[in-house]
Amino acid sequence: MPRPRLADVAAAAGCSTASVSLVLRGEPGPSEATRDRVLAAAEQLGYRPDRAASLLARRRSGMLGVVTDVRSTFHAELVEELLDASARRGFDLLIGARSPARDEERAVETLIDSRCEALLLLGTSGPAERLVALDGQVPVVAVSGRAGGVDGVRVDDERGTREATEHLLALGHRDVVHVDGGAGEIAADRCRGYVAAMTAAGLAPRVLRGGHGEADGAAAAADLGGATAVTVFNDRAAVGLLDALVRAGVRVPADVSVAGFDDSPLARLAHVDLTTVSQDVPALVANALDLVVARLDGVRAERREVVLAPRLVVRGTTSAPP
Amino acid sequence: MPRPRLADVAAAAGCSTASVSLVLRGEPGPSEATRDRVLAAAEQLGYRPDRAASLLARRRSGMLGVVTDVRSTFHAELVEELLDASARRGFDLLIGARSPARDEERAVETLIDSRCEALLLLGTSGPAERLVALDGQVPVVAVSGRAGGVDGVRVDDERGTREATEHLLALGHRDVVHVDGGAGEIAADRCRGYVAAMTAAGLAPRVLRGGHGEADGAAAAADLGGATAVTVFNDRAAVGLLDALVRAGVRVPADVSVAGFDDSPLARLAHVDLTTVSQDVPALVANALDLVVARLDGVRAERREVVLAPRLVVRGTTSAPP
DNA sequence: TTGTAAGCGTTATCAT
DNA sequence: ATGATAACGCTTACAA
Repeated sequence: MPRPRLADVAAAAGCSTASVSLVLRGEPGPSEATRDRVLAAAEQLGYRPDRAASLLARRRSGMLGVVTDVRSTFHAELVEELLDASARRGFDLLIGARSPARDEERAVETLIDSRCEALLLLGTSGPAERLVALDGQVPVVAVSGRAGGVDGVRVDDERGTREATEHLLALGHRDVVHVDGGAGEIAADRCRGYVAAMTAAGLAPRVLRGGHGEADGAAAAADLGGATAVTVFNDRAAVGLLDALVRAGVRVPADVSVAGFDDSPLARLAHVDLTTVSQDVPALVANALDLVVARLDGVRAERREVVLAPRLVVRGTTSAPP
Repeated sequence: MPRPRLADVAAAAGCSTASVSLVLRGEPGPSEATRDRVLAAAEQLGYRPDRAASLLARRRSGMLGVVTDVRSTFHAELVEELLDASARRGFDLLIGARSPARDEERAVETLIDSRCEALLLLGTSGPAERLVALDGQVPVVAVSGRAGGVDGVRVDDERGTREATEHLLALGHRDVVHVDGGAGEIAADRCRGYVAAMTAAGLAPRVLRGGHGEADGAAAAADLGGATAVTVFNDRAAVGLLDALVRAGVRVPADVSVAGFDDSPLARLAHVDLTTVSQDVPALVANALDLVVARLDGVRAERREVVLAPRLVVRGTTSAPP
């Protein structure tokens, strides 16, 4: 017994496929009597509409594509919130996972080929021209990543690290270094915030090469020199750094203070208890969906960027210098 | 300029849609000359095949659906490996995320409607009858979860906790408790392993109600009583427990030893440094894909379950009792 | 209110 | 080797 089709339901209900289609989608038209018969027949046959066929026949798919970094717990938080928020707006979510071995472009292709109506790129660092080209095909919203030429929602990254740095300076630190996030606009922004705070305090900034992952943070531990405090690109790298410091017998925050960025679940663990910069996930998501819906409804053509305020969360990894 | 279709490419290349289709899919038939013209035309028009249409016309979709718990870093590891391994076998992956607010059944629906050829359920705890019913529609493989009536790949969970418990007993602990994973077959298995080890040692087992998340583990901290060692359902709950203990001023492992399960990235952090039971992710994934492919090729009808050996990883959270 | 039929963009069959 | 043309399963005017 092959998967039942619309025609099978129509036959069983004794009406046309058109009526069945209308009933199943809750469209007005069919009478109460046919409604009942159709519903009963569909139920009895275990009918499930074929999305591929539906997509083909319809203009809209009702699906949103999300590209995430599988490894990021911060992205996992965003996805969890998106799952909820998009369902409330009647959209279904398709997740395109990217990993070191499968870059954003490939994930995007799968999503586009699956007819997603819009794309939400989490933490993208793609070059502006690629994003703009993509945006030509389908509305693109960069979430928590510097949007080069496309719609975007993000917290003020520069201000975030600036405040984190100022927090360390206020504690009395003078030799504060920054472990950056490698290439990418967000990394540059966060680095800029650090530099701004240091310069404003009349101190010389020192930036170490880092990255997005634990390993990147850990690698930077060796180059800290005499620094008494560190601001790190994100929580993951900060945890890596913390990790390396602990292994090396360095006490945190007694010897070195560390501040991260994201306020990921990781940072909240009592073991880690990381001072960090919080991004308001529900607000990020709500704004992103607003942008998507606005574009989809054709209300707006010009590019828009929403910048939310970061919030410094002081925890146990920062204290006065030794 | 609407999205170019196959017909547009055909027109530009001066041949039929059939030829274009063959060329684009690399099927033999068309001559070298038409090949070149078609490829050039497609490239020039920026043509991308429409998956929905392709799915409709084809029997197979080449897509595998994966249902994961967004919050689980262990699942993230599995997905990362799956991304690679399935691509190597020519399959594309569609991720259906489940969260507290969106259960497995809903994720499965989306995946099936998207025409996935087979489903990989990560850490499912669904009732056997539902899985079997699902398996009637599309091949289902339960990965790292007790498969009730469907194909499955998992490590020997019972043996895992049994070995962890034996490790604690060998260290000299007598009062060892287990924080279980709530309902579900895997939780029951792991609990059984603990009970077996305790019973074999002539000790009375004591099981505390737990769950899959950090909060569940943390909640169990209050009920430890005089126990000097704990085996926990998984690493996440173990980290939550660790967390609560640290906050309460209990030293680990000096006062209490803790062992987890999964060997998730979390466990490997120096801050956590959790003794745990490792599941061989690449092997889990490779076997799961083997099962899927075998079913898809119609080679096999009977149900098969692959059980891999767990591996105890002793780290810093376990030591002799105080 | 209900049914008929023309797409939607590919793939696959079957002539040519 | 190539080109019509019929599926594929659903949506949606348009008729009845």
